[in-house]
Amino acid sequence: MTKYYIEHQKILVSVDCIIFGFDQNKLKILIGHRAMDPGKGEWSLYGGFVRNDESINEAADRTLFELTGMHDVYMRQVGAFGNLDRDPGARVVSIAYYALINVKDYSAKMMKEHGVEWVNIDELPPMFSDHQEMIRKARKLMQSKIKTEPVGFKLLPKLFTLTQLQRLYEAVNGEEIDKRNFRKRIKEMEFIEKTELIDKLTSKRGAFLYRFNKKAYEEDKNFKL
Amino acid sequence: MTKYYIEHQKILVSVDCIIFGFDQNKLKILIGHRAMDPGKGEWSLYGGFVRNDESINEAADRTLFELTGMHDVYMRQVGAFGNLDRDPGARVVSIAYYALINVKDYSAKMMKEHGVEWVNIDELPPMFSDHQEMIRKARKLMQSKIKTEPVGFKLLPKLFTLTQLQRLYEAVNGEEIDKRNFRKRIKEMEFIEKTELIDKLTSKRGAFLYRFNKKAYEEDKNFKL
DNA sequence: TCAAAAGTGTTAGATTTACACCCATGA
DNA sequence: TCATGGGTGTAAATCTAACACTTTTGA
Repeated sequence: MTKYYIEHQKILVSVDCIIFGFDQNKLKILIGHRAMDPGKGEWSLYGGFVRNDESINEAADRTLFELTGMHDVYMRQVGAFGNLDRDPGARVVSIAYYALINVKDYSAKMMKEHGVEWVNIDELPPMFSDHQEMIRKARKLMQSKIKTEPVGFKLLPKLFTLTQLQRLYEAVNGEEIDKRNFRKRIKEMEFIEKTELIDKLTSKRGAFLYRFNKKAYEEDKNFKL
Repeated sequence: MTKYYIEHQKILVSVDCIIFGFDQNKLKILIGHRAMDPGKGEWSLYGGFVRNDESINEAADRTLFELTGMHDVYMRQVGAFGNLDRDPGARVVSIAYYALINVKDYSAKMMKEHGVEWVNIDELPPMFSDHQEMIRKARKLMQSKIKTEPVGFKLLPKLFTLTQLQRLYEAVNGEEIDKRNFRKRIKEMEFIEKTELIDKLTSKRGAFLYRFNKKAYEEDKNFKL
């Protein structure tokens, strides 16, 4: 309980972003190549340093904005990573965050500019430092979050088919779901609204498009998948 | 992805410990009074700064050891807290950890030395800075952990009665449990071993003492409470 | 003898899982 | 006409929750 600020050592604090997307029925994350030595060229999460004039959450938002140009993205903290040797270039404590975005909202242009790619989460290359561990932990947290809160929709377009939604849940949890049981559960959630629109892209017959109604969810909150 | 170490700002990093204990059928945490201004005298978690020559986990272990004299305590990270105004004296990013100890292992002597007390978690006083929020989050994490892993035993003596164990789960989850259903579930877990010893302190009739068998758990891991 | 905590099974209800066929359409 | 994905209901099995009385013994 004895703390005297002056005499203590300051440390570089960074944030690293695990950006989840969903495409081709696979859960993916956005990674690139490290720009600086040591470890230059190695696969790496996108990150940045925390400034003295911003909170750590603001630093995470800013970093994500730098990379994607997006504001108001769903982000949650994964935790702090602070092993001594985690960054061979300097003592850096890093705070990992995960974000959920719709891959369609991220332009190919920005991907190229920043040299990042969507990589299937089950086929990750070896990565810089402790980034693998950050990703593992982020995925676990996201998995448990998506079971009790309707955050999965953030990975989908506003309008989606039930098959898309099912494939998303299958990709996140890594196991198949019975179609009829899945749809039964969806029907019980009134805030997953059927529209009159039909998607004709993925099947000849066409499938009804659904949307997530946030206001209806706020009233009901009967979510369980 | 552009990081150049030199030009970035360093920040004070601290750890704060939420130390859980169980006594008198209540879940408690160990808190004291802040030793320095600003906020001197306010109720506060026990914490310390992270040094440049130790990982954040080591800093947490060291801090807990300073307070309790205990090594090899079960600790888990709660997360990083980094609002700009969270510590009015300086910019400090704090990483919270929770620990589970058996209150009987912590001497009244050390409690006095450090000026800390066990306080019922449902009757906490107002606390310094964001410590309330740290505690709330720690409790949530601990609650979900204790449902799927046998960590509750760390809050109890090596030998305990089933009623003690039940009261512990009731205190952690904040709701009563049916005695027969609880015991039924315990019986299914072979790693919660009945001994031939009888506790005569809490009842005239006496109750069998049980122990957690870690080795048996490693083989079975069939845990759900 | 009685108060206080220990100990013990059964049943109804709710939830979860498994499972197979018809439909609509574009190629 | 056929291959492809869309859409639908029921029954068995499992899990969960509710519930009350007898035992032991120290005071």
